[in-house]
Amino acid sequence: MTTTTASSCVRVFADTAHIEQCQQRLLAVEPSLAALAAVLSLAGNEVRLKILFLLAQEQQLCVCDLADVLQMNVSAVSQHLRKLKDGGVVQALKVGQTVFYTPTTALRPIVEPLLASVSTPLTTATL
Amino acid sequence: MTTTTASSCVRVFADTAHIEQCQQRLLAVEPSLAALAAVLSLAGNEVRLKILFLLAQEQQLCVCDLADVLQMNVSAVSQHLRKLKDGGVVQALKVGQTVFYTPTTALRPIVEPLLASVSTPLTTATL
DNA sequence: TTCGTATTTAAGCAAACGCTAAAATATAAA
DNA sequence: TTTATATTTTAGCGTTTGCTTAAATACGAA
Repeated sequence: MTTTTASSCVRVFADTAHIEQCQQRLLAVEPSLAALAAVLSLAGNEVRLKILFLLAQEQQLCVCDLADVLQMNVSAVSQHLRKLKDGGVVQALKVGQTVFYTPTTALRPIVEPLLASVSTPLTTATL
Repeated sequence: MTTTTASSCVRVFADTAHIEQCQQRLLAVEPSLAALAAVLSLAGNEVRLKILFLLAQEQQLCVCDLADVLQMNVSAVSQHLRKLKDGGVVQALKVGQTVFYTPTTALRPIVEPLLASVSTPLTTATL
């Protein structure tokens, strides 16, 4: 007769061993998962994803250009860029009074494959 | 002498043609980008990413098991699963009174490569 | 220095998010 | 049918998000 360490579920056939195995495996990758989630939540915003797409294409763009292309407030764009920079996805290069943003080589392996799937559209077919 | 269609920026050397080119390219992939952003924002939550990780590993888990493994409220887990289901990332299979969730084959090409990068941890080295 | 431009920062606010607690459903067993 | 279990749904609440506006910085040119 299997007992249950379960907090909420009362089922008899709860496989405690299995659950603990899952917990352990989860624990092992927890830091990586947290880091990944952080990057994904950055890219999970449509405006920021557009910015990443544009930077991947153009290699570098200043805040002004991005605001023009996206047709939005410079301040709003700047705030998004700050988040991306804090997240280590882009880096800033100041030339005179204009700041150019470029994708960091570091995160390309994660972000660029995602953007690649965009050129080959995510239609219901590919989904 | 180049003029500026720019809303906010006043610079003389704004390359209007270039900006419009960017806008057009963006417009072309806009739907795909929106769809991708939707998936990424789902995966960008740590709890949901854990759920996706567990489902990818175990193939199927019921709400109860997930709640046990994650050590959180069944209701909270259920609400996350609903979002994942609405986003087409997982699907529900009801057997008796328990509901098993499985990853949808559709989204695996997007989600699973991401999770793969977790087994090979995202250390500062790989970043 | 003063003026103008590019960018960032701060404050405020509405909307979205994620959790808890409680009630509602659905199904199985007694 | 009544009772118990698994899950979902609803309502409420505090937190986070993303935008706007306005002020603050940074830098170049006159």
